[in-house]
Amino acid sequence: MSQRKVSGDAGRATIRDVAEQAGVSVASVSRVLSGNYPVSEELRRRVMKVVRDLDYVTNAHARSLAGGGTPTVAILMDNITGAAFAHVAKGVEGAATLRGWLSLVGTTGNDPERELALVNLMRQQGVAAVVLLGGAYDQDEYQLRMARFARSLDAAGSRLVLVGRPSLEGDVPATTVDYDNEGGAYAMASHLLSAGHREVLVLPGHAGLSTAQGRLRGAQRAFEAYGVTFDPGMVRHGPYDDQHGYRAVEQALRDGPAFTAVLAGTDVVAAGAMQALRAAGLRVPEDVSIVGYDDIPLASQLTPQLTTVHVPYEEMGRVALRAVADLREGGGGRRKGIDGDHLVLGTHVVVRNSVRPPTRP
Amino acid sequence: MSQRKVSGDAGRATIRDVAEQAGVSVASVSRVLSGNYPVSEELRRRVMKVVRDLDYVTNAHARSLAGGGTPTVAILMDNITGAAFAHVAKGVEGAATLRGWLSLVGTTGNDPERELALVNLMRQQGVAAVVLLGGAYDQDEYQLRMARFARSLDAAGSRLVLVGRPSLEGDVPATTVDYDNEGGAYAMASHLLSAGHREVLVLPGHAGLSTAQGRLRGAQRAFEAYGVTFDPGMVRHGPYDDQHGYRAVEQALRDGPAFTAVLAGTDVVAAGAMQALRAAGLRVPEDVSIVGYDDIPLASQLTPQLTTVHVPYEEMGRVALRAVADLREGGGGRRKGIDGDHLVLGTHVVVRNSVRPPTRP
DNA sequence: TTGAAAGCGGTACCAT
DNA sequence: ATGGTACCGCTTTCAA
Repeated sequence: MSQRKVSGDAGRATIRDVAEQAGVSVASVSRVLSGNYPVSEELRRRVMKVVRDLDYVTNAHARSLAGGGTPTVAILMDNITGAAFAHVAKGVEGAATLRGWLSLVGTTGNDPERELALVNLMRQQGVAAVVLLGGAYDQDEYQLRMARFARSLDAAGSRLVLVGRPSLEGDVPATTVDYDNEGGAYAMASHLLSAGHREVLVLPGHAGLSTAQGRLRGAQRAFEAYGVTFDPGMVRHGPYDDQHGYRAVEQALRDGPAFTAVLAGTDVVAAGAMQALRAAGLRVPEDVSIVGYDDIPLASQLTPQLTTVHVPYEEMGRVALRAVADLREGGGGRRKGIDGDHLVLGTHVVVRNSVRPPTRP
Repeated sequence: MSQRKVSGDAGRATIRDVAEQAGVSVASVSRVLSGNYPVSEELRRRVMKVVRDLDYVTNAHARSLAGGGTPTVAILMDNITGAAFAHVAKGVEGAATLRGWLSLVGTTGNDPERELALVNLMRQQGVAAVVLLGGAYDQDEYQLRMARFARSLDAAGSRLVLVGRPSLEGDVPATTVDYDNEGGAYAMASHLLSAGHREVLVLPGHAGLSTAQGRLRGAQRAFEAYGVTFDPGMVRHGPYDDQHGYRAVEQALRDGPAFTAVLAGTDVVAAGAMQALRAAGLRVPEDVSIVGYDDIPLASQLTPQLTTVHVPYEEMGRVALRAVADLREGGGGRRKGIDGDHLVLGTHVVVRNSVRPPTRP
């Protein structure tokens, strides 16, 4: 906890060093560096020369303290190696950098305590916004928890942004950037149904996860729309990973029920399902069709390339950052009684080669 | 005009607010919060109650300025969505969090100017270390550039850490964490050769990229060791992406040369190569064998699962952070027998199902 | 044990 | 156009 000054730290030049060496006042140096105030060409050159000589950079902490400072966004996610999250992070980071903002990243490992600790840590950093990525469990508790985060952050002049998570009910100062999750699943299931599939194995994800629930609902609605009875017995819940896809298919192949297509909750799950099918000597899509969700690069790297639902992850990240940036600039006095904007982006089916009409023997 | 002028609403609560409301001095509050100084139980309780009431968190910038502060690592990489990089980042971030450190992330988009700007930005932040990920181009300039970064950072009490990049020559204050890149390629090529392959299409990566060069060298050495002439005409340089793998194979299939195996520079390139082979009606591995490099999750999601070289990316990240943390704490007394400046981790071949002896008609 | 006060490195307002 | 200087919020002597 106690951080002593480290050896070389004494060597870092300060604005006073620069002022002295250039024979000017600190105020002048500050002006030259900020560039937001008229300064004589002569002074500017004198100062800049010393700055280069000393390899001086301003101390960001001091600057923040004094009022200025670089706005910073914090991106908190479950796991940075998840392709979908990584794309959102890229969108946020890219948009942040474009505006000269900084990005902090933290991973929660799906641990509520770590999430709380990180939110507080970010609050200490005085970040302009905290972006939370990914689906959520436990709706009731989630709502309470996030509302608390939102207010806490808001009191510190920061903004909570929920990306790909349920938006908050009531009068809570937060921004939500979402995608048409259920609609995407509806379209994807419809695609399968219109190809003639009726017995489809559904692997929506974890039963308690918000995104999984939405995808399942979308699929159900599609079945209804097609006048096909949706059989709950065809659903297998589990994590968004390839192992789950593999096991679920392997087991269904062994113990039934019979199916002609797999509707996977994510592309990664679809990849696992594909492996299991192959291992059983089945061809995709000749014998069984598969579709995924997310449209991460993996989808087009598989053979056959996966028909899936495109989710604009990177764009969501960009949009999220833009939203807080706008709020920050335009903001000012009007943030009373606003229950947080709620932006939702569209999804669409990307047809590739993993679906064929069922061939009944 | 909103009339919300409730206590402390004019921004976030400061240590003075807490002190006042608790009827104690700011010094006492500071002591209670830092916890590194004896304090009466009574005082502690009084202060903590107010802290909770006000939902107070210390201002990290002020704390840093005053000498305390959370150590922060900056991770700079080309692109956060690259699986290999993401795993290194995960390792760094995880190890950092474990120690209560913070992680900043920046992406350079392979632009030297952005890299420079980011290094300076991180220097402003007073980060404990700047971790640079990924291969490097242009050896001579690279050496100069990095040496400059290293010294600049060092003068500010920060440490430059190069991960998966060439180490620096001469007496430069930097730490390198690397893996046995050439050795991995040597082993991988040997695997192919020992299976009987002699005509192998080599897709090492960009000609100027350090990792690509190492992988190519490793392959060449393996050919020599097997007494097989290495034909430069079998090499196709290009980026580490699936498109390059696809095009290179497609073109070789059309215009020659003939080959029975593909030695790809990364798993992603291998994925592209596999697609091209399939598109041409060739089977993997019956007609053509393929091997990759990196062992990212994709390798085992492909069909057939890819035989590849495992690189301990996440561990490298952990090791990198540990190295700087040790350096920071140890200050003078470092662990004996360990050269903390250049660490290199091992690689090994992971045999899966993408290789078979060649079948010559 | 607790309090008062001197910085830490900048910024910006007030003079000149 | 410059210089002087009072803060920003916190940590850490130095006294009491």
